[in-house]
Amino acid sequence: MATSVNAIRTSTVKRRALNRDKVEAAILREAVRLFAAGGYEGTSIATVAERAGLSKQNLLYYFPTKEALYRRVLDGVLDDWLARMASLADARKEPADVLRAYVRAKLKFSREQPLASRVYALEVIGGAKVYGEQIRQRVIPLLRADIAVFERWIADGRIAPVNATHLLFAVWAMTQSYADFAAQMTLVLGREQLAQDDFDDAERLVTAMVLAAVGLP
Amino acid sequence: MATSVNAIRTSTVKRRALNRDKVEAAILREAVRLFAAGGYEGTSIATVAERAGLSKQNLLYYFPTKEALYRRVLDGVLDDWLARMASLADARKEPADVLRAYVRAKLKFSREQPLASRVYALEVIGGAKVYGEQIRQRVIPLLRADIAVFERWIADGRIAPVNATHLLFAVWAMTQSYADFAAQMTLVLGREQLAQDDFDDAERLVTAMVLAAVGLP
DNA sequence: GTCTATAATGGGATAGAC
DNA sequence: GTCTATCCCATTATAGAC
Repeated sequence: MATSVNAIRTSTVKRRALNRDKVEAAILREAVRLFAAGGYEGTSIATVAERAGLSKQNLLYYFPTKEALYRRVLDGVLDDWLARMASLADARKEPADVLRAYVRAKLKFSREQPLASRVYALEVIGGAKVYGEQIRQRVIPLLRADIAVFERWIADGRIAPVNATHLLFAVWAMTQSYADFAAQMTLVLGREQLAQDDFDDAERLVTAMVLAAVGLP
Repeated sequence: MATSVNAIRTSTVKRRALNRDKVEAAILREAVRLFAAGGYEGTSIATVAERAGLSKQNLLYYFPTKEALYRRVLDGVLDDWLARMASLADARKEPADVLRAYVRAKLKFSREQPLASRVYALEVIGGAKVYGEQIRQRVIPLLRADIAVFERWIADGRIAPVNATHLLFAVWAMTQSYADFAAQMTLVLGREQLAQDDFDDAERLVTAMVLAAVGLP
């Protein structure tokens, strides 16, 4: 019967698709780890494959080239980050609320996804040789929109007149550094790794600095 | 005559030593450039040699291994950076003066030595696999000393009671990002590269944020 | 101190059997 | 989809002539 054959075929296709998802997820999980530590050139697909529990050749069945794998990792990083930050800055909301939430969200990302942050940082610092165009298209417009919101508030006299662009750079730098430079921070603090307390301390200080900078209590 | 022979030998030795210095300087100049863009693994000594105008094998005569070259580059980075920052923070000076000078010096380093800053950043973000011990010995004590100065001021009631460690992290992050993330900043600003004006804007905002954070006018 | 030659390894990628 | 075998290239490093 046609239906029965179709049912079997469909379920096989589905099972295969599910398995593909699982294998890809395992590969990507290990790839983030390794790219975060070694960058693009410092990571070999053989090591990624080994950690993910398959052969190098088999990994190349799922991701045809090393660059394709790297791009997929960075896609995941940006998807997560942009989803968290989207529509946080809104000129109609209270400046103090938005700034507080913004700092909190960025620090949360640094705490929960330090590897993602580091992969992105290594790419940007190295000159964004592979992912530059995506950054241009997906990140820059968002940053510009945030800056425009700050400038709207300044024009309306709701916050003190500061350089909105550099204010955003400052927020970005301070929050991101808790993922990117965690290795150095733990040495200064004499800890194995950063703890929630450290992020709470960071949030208090960064929030206070940002609010003070724009003349809010 | 012995003196004449000695004179000739001495001058030959000196000339050779001078030549070695010149060649090493040329190698190191190109190495910083390339390590700043590609990190340790992303840079080949063949490329360094080519840019410096000698053969790969000849480069290996001056620097016996790639790691030795990399370490010398990082030594140079730290030497310059530590020389600039040494004894800036002094508990006996005026807090506002010190903080202003500190921010200015760090931004000056980001402007004048962005490549050095990036080589260091790539190393730290990647987990300081090669240079971790040097960072432990040469950088961490300096950062701790700076933090101690801030804490002295707080104890003496000269600045508001903030978390001194995270204040230093904030200053570090904000200033260093003008070297490390310059590629992204220029995209946001729509410029070819950061100009002195941008650094002036940065200095104003960062200084204002830091002084406001510690309750100074 | 600089060159040629070459070793030795690791890496990305492809072909083709099953 | 997975495996074996293999290609091909770049890379670090060494040996030894000049």
